[in-house]
Amino acid sequence: MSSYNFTEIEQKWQKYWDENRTFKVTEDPSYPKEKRMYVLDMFPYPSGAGLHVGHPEGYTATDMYCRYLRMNGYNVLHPMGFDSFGLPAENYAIKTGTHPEKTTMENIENFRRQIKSLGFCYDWDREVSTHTSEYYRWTQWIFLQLYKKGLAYEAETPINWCPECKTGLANEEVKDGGCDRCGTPVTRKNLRQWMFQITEYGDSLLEGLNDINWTESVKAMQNNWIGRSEGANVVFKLENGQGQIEVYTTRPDTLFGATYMVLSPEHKLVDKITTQEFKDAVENYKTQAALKSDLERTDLAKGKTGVFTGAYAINPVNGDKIPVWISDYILISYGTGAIMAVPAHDERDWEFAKTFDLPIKQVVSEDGHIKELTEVYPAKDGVAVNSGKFDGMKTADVIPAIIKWLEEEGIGHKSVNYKLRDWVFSRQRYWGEPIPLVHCPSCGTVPVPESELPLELPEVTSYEPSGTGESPLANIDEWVNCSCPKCGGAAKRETNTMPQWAGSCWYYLRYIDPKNTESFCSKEKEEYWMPVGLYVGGAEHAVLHLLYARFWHHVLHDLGLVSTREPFHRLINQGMILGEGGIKMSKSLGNVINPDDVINEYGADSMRLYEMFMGPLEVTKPWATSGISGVFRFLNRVWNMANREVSEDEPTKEQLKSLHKTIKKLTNDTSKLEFNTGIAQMMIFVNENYGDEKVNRAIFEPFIKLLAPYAPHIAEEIWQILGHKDIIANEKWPTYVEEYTVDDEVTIVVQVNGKLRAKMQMPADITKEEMEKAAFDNENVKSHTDGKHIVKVVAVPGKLVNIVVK
RNA sequence: GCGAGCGUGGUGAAAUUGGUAGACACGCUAGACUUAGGAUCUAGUGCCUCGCGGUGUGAGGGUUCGAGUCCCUCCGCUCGCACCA
Repeated sequence: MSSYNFTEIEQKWQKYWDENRTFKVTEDPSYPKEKRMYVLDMFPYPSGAGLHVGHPEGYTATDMYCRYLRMNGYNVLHPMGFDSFGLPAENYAIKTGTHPEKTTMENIENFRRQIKSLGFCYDWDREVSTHTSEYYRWTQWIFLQLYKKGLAYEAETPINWCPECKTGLANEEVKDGGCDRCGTPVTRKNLRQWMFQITEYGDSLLEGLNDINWTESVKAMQNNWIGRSEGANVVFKLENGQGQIEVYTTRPDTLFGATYMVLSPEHKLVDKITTQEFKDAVENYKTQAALKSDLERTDLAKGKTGVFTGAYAINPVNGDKIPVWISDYILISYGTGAIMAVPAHDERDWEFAKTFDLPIKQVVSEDGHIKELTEVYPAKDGVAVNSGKFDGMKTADVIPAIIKWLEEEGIGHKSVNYKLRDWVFSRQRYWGEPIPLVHCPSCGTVPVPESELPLELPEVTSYEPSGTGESPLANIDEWVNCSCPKCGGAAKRETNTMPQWAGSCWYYLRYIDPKNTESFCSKEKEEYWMPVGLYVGGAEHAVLHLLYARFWHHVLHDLGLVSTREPFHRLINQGMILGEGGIKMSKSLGNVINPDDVINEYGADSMRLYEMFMGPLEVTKPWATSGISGVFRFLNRVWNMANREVSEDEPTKEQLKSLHKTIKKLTNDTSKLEFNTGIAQMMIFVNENYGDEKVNRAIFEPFIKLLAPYAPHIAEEIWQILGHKDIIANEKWPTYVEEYTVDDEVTIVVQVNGKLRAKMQMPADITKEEMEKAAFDNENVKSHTDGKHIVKVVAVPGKLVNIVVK
């Protein structure tokens, strides 16, 4: 008997699938809509480090699922590609002078080799890489569509700046005040930027969440990130006719309790209203605030700071004269950058008022009675007091009543705000898509004509970012200087590039029609496949990629370019794989597992099985090298069975039961992506049948089909050993006969007062009465019931008898 | 602080509608085969106890004939957001 030579087997079948284009897929109209499935993996950034064990986790899951679907008669689109623009290759270029394209192509080669070595059923003819000009031609084209729709605009605003990466960052790319990529504390910098008006789609992105089957946590994160709130804008006139301050509040019911106002230090009215007496103090405070990093400004532990401007405003509801302060706890980017402070009912205002000894006036109470407030009372379900004609009304009723009154008086209106900020879309770096716009002194900003796309990245001599806010492209005069597409006069190209997110915003559409030179994706093919039926990837993209891609897709939908509102119907996040001992895998700790090593030692099939056997797909779990030996032994046992003499006998009843229970379990678990329990059931099957001297064809062949999506190489080899000419990947998934799966005899449990006292083997179709009788006849049961009063007997057919005694 | 999720053996984990807690696997123990074993096979393995039995799913309470599962309170951990008015 030959031993299980996984290396030879795996190379043989990978070569076969590749050469025969086994997994090539076409838009075959004979498949009805419900038998088409688009299963998508988040494509990797091809880093120099190669694949780690976390990558193949999601890829293995989708591969098993796709192979299962194929065997169940589905036409399955399952592509792979590379998110190949990005900073590491560029940073490497700065260090060594190697062109990022060269490094990127080498890394892609390595990634492709590693991914293929796991035997995944991708249609490699659809592979895309975002850094190629035939791909980014369409990234640029889509950018222009958004631009023409008025969603891209140029702005000179303070943005998040990473001094290490020397580029601007979107809000979503700042984590704990640091750069998402390198952790360097983010500073503010005033820069000319291209922005996307994603806020315009706030409601659309929020509502869309209701229609998609995503994990609650990701939906919650997007929900929080968009951060919609409802309230009112209210206008406060300044005391001596100097103008007015508009504020946003979610609690217009507390308007009577506004005892002072606060402006953000950056608010444009600050200089205008500050009186001579307070000029120095205000200037000083503004300078201090500007010097602080975001992290320092938002540090909750630091306490409230601020200065009085000398100005007063008039509370429109009661005519009170209230002081106007500035403080850095008011953000210029949210609402109107100014607030009315209601210290009695807002924690932050309370703290500020206590610090500066400002008046506190209660306007909401628990029961309509005014009591001395010893702490802030922020409850939203109180009763109005000190509120003129609104006294006695419940908070929920006061809010709309006051808004109505404000609107009638023309001093306010209902309004909606979002935490979501517009998307800073330009990067001051080299290795990204050039933004296809031209700056003309007479025509202004002019888009590059679509016929001239792609606008290719020029060669540069230095990849070093200038650090002053211009990309290395700014130094290439012959590229920057161009003629205006509109008037033909001298003009300059936009030198900013797009962020890495651009390419991943639409790659799933390009897979559908990757070679199309006429459009980004043909309408017919798009309609054939979209939406993505299952999308699997890491949770780290919960608000970044997944929000941006949804935004682009919503816009493309509004432009009539795609047929679905939402791109990804179902989303699953695979859990992180930790190092041995439950600590994070990292290069510095030296506990990174390289899939190449695992495949060399145990083979790809074992690697695949172990990745899924570790636990449920979605949970974080530690890698254990010792654990892989379990699945490796299992495959060896399967191999040994396959090399036994084949029996053509009718299978026994026991064999049939073993098989059909296994088919039933695998059908259920594979379709629900519960691979860990599916693998356990296959192990049970082997344990049950391993003792047989010969292998029974009628039960072993269906079993190998069940194994095929999980361990495809060994399954193909065994299928061939069993005498088949066709490959198992194209076989039909077995079906089970319910009748065979049911046991004739079941174990009936007897409890006395809920405690287990006996087990009885009885026919499965036994009646309640027979069960009860047998229970009372049982010696051990008798010893627990003798001399006691029987209160109640509960009998569940096929399960248990519970006798309640006193 | 807010939002989401999770707490089960020495370890990774199982457990349809509430119905034998710990499937499957790792590890461990004993035995078999072997020149050898980090190979293979067999048996055992939640904890306490010689045993009978008791006890056991983060803690406490509740509902129920019966709770890992449902309800309440609390504790701990992970992730995300965090002065968003």
